[in-house]
Amino acid sequence: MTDSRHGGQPSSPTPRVRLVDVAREAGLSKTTVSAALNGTGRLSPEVREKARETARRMGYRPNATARQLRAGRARLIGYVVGELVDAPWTFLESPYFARLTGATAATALARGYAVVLLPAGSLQREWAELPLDAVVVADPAADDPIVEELLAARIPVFSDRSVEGRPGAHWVDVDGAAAVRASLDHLWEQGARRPALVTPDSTTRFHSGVFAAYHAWCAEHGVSEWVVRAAAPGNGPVVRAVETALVGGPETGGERPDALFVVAEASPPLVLEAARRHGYEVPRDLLLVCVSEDVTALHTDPAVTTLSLRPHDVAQAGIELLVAVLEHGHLQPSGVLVPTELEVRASSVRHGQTEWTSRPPT
Amino acid sequence: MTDSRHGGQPSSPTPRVRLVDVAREAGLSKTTVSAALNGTGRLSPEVREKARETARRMGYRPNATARQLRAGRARLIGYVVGELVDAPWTFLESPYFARLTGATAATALARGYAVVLLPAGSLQREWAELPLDAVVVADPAADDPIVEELLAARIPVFSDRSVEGRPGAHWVDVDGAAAVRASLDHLWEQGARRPALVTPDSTTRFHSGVFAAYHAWCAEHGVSEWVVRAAAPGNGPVVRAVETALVGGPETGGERPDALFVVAEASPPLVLEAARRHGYEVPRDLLLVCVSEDVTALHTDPAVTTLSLRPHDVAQAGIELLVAVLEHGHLQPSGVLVPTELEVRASSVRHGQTEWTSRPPT
DNA sequence: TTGAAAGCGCTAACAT
DNA sequence: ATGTTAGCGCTTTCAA
Repeated sequence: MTDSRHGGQPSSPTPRVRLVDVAREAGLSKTTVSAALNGTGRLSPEVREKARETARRMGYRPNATARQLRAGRARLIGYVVGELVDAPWTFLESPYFARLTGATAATALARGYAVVLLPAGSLQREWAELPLDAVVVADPAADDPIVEELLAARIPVFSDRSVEGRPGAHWVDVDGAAAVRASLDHLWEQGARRPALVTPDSTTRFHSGVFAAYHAWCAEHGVSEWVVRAAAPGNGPVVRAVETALVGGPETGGERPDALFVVAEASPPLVLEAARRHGYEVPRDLLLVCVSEDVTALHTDPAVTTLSLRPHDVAQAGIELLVAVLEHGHLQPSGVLVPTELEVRASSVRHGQTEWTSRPPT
Repeated sequence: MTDSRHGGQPSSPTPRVRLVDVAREAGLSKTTVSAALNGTGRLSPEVREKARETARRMGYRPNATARQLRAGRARLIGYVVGELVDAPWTFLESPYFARLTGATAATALARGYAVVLLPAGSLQREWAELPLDAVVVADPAADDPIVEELLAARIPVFSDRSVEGRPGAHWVDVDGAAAVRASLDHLWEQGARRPALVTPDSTTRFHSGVFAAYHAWCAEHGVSEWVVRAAAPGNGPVVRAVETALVGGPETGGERPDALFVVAEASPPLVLEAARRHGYEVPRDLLLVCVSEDVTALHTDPAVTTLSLRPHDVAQAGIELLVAVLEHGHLQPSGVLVPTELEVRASSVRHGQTEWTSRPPT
């Protein structure tokens, strides 16, 4: 044998130090060094120290892949945002998904799992090469085959409630219906009688739930519906939808709305500005609630009331569920419902009342 | 032998189908099936088809970890944003880093590398377990030891120019000095004579470069400096810094600035609003340029001129460099300088001139 | 054209 | 208390 390294790439200048190298150098066996380094086995303190010292001196770094192979799992989880299949990488520009992504990565890492970013609408080419223990699919579009593909590949999936009941799939969701009711109830209490809804034209579970809840609420309160759908995501289309909502329409009997519930993601300052352009003074003529995680809502005048979907809580609940399933073998499909939080600020309080915060009942 | 599976986790209900299972089922050897599936070797079409068909029928999925071990690399790269070491996961809330991150993941994936999200200021505990072929460190803080740690672990690092010359480190950077000059020149051409600078209190290479370039430019033009540093990142502190800049100070001889160059990240609508609150009409009394990737800049009135740091180009250049180094063994430290782009809009054009876009010379 | 066997680097069961 | 050895699942010589 001329060279002990077979496969692999054009060898680096200095080949990497392996466990066996350390063992030979220290005059010990692989087992002993491995046990010394991992704190397992029963070794004399001297031997343990010698092994550790030799490893340190030689700059030994265990080969993660070999460990993973041995361990049978890679502690790697995929992360996909299903919305916007055609623009797969724009999700990070949404404050909600930015936070969800950050919180997911942080929580997962704290539990020993690393997160890899994957594109929506994947043709499985991307993740087939990766040793994924599970995949988080945030807000899958209704027609995205990715969940099916993953389940077919026997990879556990963590997603929203749309996967409920599928074997191998688990879910975390926000209580969208409760959130909508809490927001509309709040507007009602503040005197709003013609609340308009602006929503994206999305196939996401959350958004259809929002629409249904708005519909039901309006029926209950004997209020006529006034829904405007944004033609596309993004500030431009959403602001235009806001403007359409503000001028009113046949459904409102020619009357302008007295409150706006914006569920499509848009910059709060821009929404406020649109209201001003159309002659509204907020909150005097128009109460405003935006579903948003955008921190600029705090810095406008008046500050904008937001319904927070609590991405941090969603991420945390999701990863906790994932760890439970992966490590304690909860094989039954399971789910968690996370409460939202209405953060009431000046934009939705009629009489200059003091700010307060309420959590809707769960 | 009672059970052929030794290590590993509490076994799943159905153990995974391995190559050897397919081989046995098809009455072939591992070698043949492997070659059939990978399109390698010289096999008769019938045998190849039989192997493929059997694999498909059994739902065979190759074990990614085993392949990686064999291949000697995992095609996995780490991604760290060095800024904000104390709030390691907030970077995604910045439009610049959101885009940089998305573009990095997208480009890397297109080249066959997956990206894992890592926290800044890592004590190496997180990534030691991961088979990383390389790590991208975006905008490292000057005192972050992570670059040193990675290089000590012989993991190639791709970062900004601050790592220039270090063996194993490669860089991509934007031409910050040219960008500042282009912006200030533009303001000068539009008549500004007292341009104020708002910058974060950051140890990032980019921001110290910006300050130096501003300093030099002011000297060249015989203009007095007026720099305000935001106490912290985030819209609140930056807007306060903007307000401080707007009222002027001793350095300006009591005069208010006639232009504002905001390098700290803030929401353009909020900056504009702050100017209005202080009695400026933009662009009549104040020319405004923000370093920002925030798309809301397009939707204000007037639209805000931005200096784009072109995160997409930075990411692309970085990944291309990474692939070149990893796959073609460019061992010499190397670097790429990416041009910025001043996107001129109404907020910095004095006489209602038509909009145009310029690219500074590189 | 196909198959047997070695080996990637590591851990753990089983000797000694 | 320490060492020997098998084996994680795959790819790739090399021999038949």
